[in-house]
Amino acid sequence: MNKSMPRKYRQVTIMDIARETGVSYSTVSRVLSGFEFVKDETRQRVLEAARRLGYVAHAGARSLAGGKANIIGLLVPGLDNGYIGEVARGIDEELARASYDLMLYTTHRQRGKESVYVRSIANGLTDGLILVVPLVTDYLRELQVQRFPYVLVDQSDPSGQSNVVDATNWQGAYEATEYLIKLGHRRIGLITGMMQIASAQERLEGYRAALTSYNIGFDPELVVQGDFWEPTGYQAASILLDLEHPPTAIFASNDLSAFGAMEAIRERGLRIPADISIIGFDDIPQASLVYPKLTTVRQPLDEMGRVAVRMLLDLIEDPDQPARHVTLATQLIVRDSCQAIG
Amino acid sequence: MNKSMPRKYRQVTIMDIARETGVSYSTVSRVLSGFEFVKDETRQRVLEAARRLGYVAHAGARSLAGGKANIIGLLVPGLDNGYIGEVARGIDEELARASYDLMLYTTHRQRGKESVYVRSIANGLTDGLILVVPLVTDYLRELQVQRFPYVLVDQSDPSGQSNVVDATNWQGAYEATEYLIKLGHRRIGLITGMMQIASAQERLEGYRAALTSYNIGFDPELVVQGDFWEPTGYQAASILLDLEHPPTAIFASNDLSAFGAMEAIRERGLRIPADISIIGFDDIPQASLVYPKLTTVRQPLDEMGRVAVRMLLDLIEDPDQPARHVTLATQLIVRDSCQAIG
DNA sequence: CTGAAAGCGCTAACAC
DNA sequence: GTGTTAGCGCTTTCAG
Repeated sequence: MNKSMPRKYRQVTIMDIARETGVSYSTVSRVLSGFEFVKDETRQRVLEAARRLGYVAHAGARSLAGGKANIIGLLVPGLDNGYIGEVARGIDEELARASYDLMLYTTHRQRGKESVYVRSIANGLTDGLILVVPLVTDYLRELQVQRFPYVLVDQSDPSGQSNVVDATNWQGAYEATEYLIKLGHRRIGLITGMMQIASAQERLEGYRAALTSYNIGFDPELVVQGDFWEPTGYQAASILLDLEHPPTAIFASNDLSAFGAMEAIRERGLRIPADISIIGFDDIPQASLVYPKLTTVRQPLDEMGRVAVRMLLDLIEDPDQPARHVTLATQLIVRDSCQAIG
Repeated sequence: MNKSMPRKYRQVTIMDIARETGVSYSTVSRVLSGFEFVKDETRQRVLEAARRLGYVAHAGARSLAGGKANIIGLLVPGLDNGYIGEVARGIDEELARASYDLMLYTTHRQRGKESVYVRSIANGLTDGLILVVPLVTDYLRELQVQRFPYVLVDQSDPSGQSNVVDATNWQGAYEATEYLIKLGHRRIGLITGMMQIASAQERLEGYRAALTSYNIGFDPELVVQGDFWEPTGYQAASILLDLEHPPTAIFASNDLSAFGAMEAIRERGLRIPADISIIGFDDIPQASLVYPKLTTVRQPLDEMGRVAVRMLLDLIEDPDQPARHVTLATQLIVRDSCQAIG
């Protein structure tokens, strides 16, 4: 490569600190990695020198030598989502408190080769992994075999072997539907999410349960499959609106598809919420930005990220814990997109 | 720590491949790092074995040994921005093509200690850094001293020593203002960005230039300082609307502050665009989501990210290149938030 | 063209 | 308590 000059600026290593303080570099290492049995005075001297020299550890070397790299990986489908951004924010904040760094991986990179990808992540320099991905179980087996610490966010592992944090999808959907019912709506359309995903199923179940509770018959015609994305929300809403007896309210399984639906509604010259009510799920930041502001079921996305980090850090400390599953509460956020039936 | 079981699942290393193929592990290394003078047959054998064994390189070890880690760092203020998301998307996509991974750093972590933070990044396992941060020049000195490859996105370095990619801020602001003028507006309010930032200044200049071109006097009252954030946009717009002679149109220096302004406008019972026109800057995804859809000046955010990656990768190849500065074109996106003056 | 050997910076036994 | 000594997986001279 380029050998004309030193490839890298000479780093400050523990050797330098050792030389400065006159102790061996393993002692320095002990101090820096928080080992307890070091004379207090020595510790101070080392710490002081480290600060003075501007020492920063080399994560790669650390991880190579068998220590922690203080890096965790976050695997997400992509960044174009609002939803992900919120979770990531929570993760980053909590990670900062623990002085961990964040490696970001996106799945759309390796269509079909995800498991190789995940293996490469696990085998690299991250100490653990947070997955916010529509589930493909191959990942998990690989990870479990390696006994690699990971936690799933808003995703469930049928095997029950995984640590997961999610939210009360069923409950949230129930409340959303109930809210519409109490507003007098009887024909309530549902735009589902990707049905392979547990949360999508749970939301559908919650919807059905609410109808049942209020003795409203389930009309399959009113349920149209979506995929959590805006364009599909648009199409799904179009189908709903073209029905012979269109719904007076639509429950979209996430905000993004609600936005698509709003677009479709508006295009038909209908007013929200005067002519038709709409309710979403997630409460991504855009939900309060659209007009009218979207009534939705809030998932505590950032908190979910934070909790995931805490679980993961625990897990890194002690990989042999039994798998935990924590479910955070959703909350109905009433804004301007729903109205009692005239 | 936990020694009850092997800390990590045994990785496949180049040693394994060497054993499999019967060559020395240095030859394997040569093949895997793309060294040219290897017999073709040997290369094939090695490659095949690597694939069969599911080999993945350990980035930490690589970087330690003086090679590339194939990781670049992205330093951003935070993820809560829309703007950043777009840039990051472009970066990630381009990185994927080059098989690089992405380390994400947020600045809000280390208030005041940014330069230590940056040093720790540069000294770690990233091969280069992309900065999308309101500029603090300390960073740069540190990076330059280390001869560490970095590129600035949408930020300019007064010293001219940095590689940067940005957009035609002046031009974009000029066009936005001109557009409003041609719509018949004469009193055009401006909500600025953080004025320490070059792009904010350029947009202000573009605005002034357009007024001058069309012989419209510059009224300082119509310029209120913002900071690129929504709440401030709200406040700034409020000030503008409370003027004795309020503007008939507002140019917000970015979309986020435009959203804030829209809120303020609506709260006063004014209609957009019937009573007042508003135009933004950036064209973040939310811009087409708000109602009415925001007319704005598009920055090719994702493309800026992509270009930044290409520059950075070049720079990593050859760190001694003279600094380049590429400026991408902005484009006026006409949607629904502006109207000819009645 | 390929092998042998010397580290990169750090952690973790193992001695003392 | 602290120093000594092996490597971790990889790249890169230096010899053939």
